[in-house]
Amino acid sequence: MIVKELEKLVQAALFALAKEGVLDAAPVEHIAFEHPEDKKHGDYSANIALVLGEKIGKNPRELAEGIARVFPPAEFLERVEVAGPGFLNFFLSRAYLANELGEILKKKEKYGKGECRGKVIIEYSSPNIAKPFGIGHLRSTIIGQAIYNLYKFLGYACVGINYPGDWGTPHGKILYEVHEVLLKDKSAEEKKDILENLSIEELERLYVQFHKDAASNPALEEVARNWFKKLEDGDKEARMVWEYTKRVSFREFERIYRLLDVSIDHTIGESFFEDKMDEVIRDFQKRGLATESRGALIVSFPNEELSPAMLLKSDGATTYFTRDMANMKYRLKRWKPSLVVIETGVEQNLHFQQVFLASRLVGYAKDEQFAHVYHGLYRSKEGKFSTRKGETIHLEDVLHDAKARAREILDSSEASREFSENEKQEIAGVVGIGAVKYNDLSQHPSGDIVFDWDKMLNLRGNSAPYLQYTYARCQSILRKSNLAGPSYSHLNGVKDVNEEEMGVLRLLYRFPEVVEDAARRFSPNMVCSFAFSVAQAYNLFYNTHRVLEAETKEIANFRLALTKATAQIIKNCLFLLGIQAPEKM
RNA sequence: GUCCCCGUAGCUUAACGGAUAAAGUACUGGGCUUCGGACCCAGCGAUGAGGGUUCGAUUCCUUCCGGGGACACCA
Repeated sequence: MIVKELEKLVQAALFALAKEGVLDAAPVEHIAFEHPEDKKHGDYSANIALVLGEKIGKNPRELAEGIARVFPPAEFLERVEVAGPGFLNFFLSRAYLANELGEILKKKEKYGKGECRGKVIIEYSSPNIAKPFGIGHLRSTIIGQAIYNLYKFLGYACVGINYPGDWGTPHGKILYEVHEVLLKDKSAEEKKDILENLSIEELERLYVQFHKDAASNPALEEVARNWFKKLEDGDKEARMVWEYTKRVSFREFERIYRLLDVSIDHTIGESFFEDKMDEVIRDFQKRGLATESRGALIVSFPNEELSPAMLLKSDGATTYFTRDMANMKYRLKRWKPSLVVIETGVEQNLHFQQVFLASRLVGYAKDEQFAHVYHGLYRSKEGKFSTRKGETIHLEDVLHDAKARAREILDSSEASREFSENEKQEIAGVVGIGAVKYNDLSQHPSGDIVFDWDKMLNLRGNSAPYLQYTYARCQSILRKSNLAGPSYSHLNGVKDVNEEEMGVLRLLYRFPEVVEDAARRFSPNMVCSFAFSVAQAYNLFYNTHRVLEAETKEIANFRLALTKATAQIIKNCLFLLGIQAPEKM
């Protein structure tokens, strides 16, 4: 990345100044660069003179001028300017920008790709069985998948894990409902028939029913806990019903993942750790970290840094914390990652802080880095959606509506006349699903999202369809040109680059940086806004100049190369976001 | 009660302590008898309130107001 080269040059300039005696010694600290919003301020700017000047008591403006004076020449730079109170502004040369355009055409989907950078575990999606796949699970699934894609692209060995909630008290609730309501007074044969034909909708209804009943009869909560205890103790009847509900749920998840075009490397549910928790408890006891309190076994943290976590409930049943500790021990040992990323809802924030800290205390983790990437909730305009009250918005309905709306626009467009029915179906699906995913990913994960059908199904403006449309438009132009594969050689002979072309060129080369930043900050939204600005810049260019009927052949070739590179970058961004780029739409 | 997160144009969102706070949407006006109008251009319009640190604060500290979440037998 060019920014690293730039940093070296600034360091060299500082060193030169130190030699002159202007500085005491060459300071080797991190130098921050940014892309100024105003293009008059160049492609990169650095505030090093402002920061340094303050520190050593020198006028920042003079210091900046000194740096500019001794700045080593470089081919990739056109010039260096000093501005304002002491900003250093760097302008990239056209040669560099054109060269980078050539790199994009050459490397295609590998442009900016890294290699051999360690191992990362990413846990995401993790829906609960016996509950429908609600709109809330959409977030974890697609944000997690985007983070997975980002790290993989950067060259990390990625292990994606789906950790479904197939264990714990909620299953006691379901067991109670199935057993004491659904199967009550039924013959063995009838029971089998009912279980065989369980549907996800039925399970959802039962779950909601339980909470309705429990509202008027709080004793049911205790009954549910007992049912879970039975399951944990290996009760045959409980096991059987649980297996059925699990099967129904997993079938449902698979269907949804196919719809979303998501696949996760490993699915390891909570129940997998069922027989690995005694060990965890012993580990904590050995280290003197477990104490008894009110009949339960808890872990207190030094200096009460975090509130205590519970290993065993007073009835001896394990908790989510116990399972997550077993989980952490298992995955650290099995995969030896350098980074563990867990994507869940924000309400689990404390829990994972406890898990991370406890992992170090108990000796499971040493140098591994942990990150809890948490997403806000989808809220209705009135407040929170509650699964318990059955207010869940079903993902499938959203996708269905999104497709229908995409289809409507497609049918009214000129371009679609030549499309077959199959093509139309396919395009509507790619566009509709893309829109829903993008709507989520384009926001920073941590914030809540106000659920709004109109916004969710918006296919204009800052949206996936806008990017897809721009891509399809580029592809259409390329199809019509007689230059099948524009390449670096077509960039020769272009002397004048106009403002709109420049606007695109000055964005494209940033793609590798954007991916790096987005991964480091776990912010897929940075990829979205970058892709959007590329598409905007290209559309402005498109509306101002002709590509195929350009003034000269050289210019036409250059513009085709620009078109090709734009399409490539948009496609690469969409790929990272888990969204498809249709050739036509 | 304690801790954490959030408060930015009418609405939905951006902004690693930097330069005139950036977009989308809505609204108003305009563009191309099209290489794809799911497009482009212009206008309108915002940092909850008060202190502090800083050359510089949406960003850091603090008080208040407002919203959300967590805080032992849910996950």
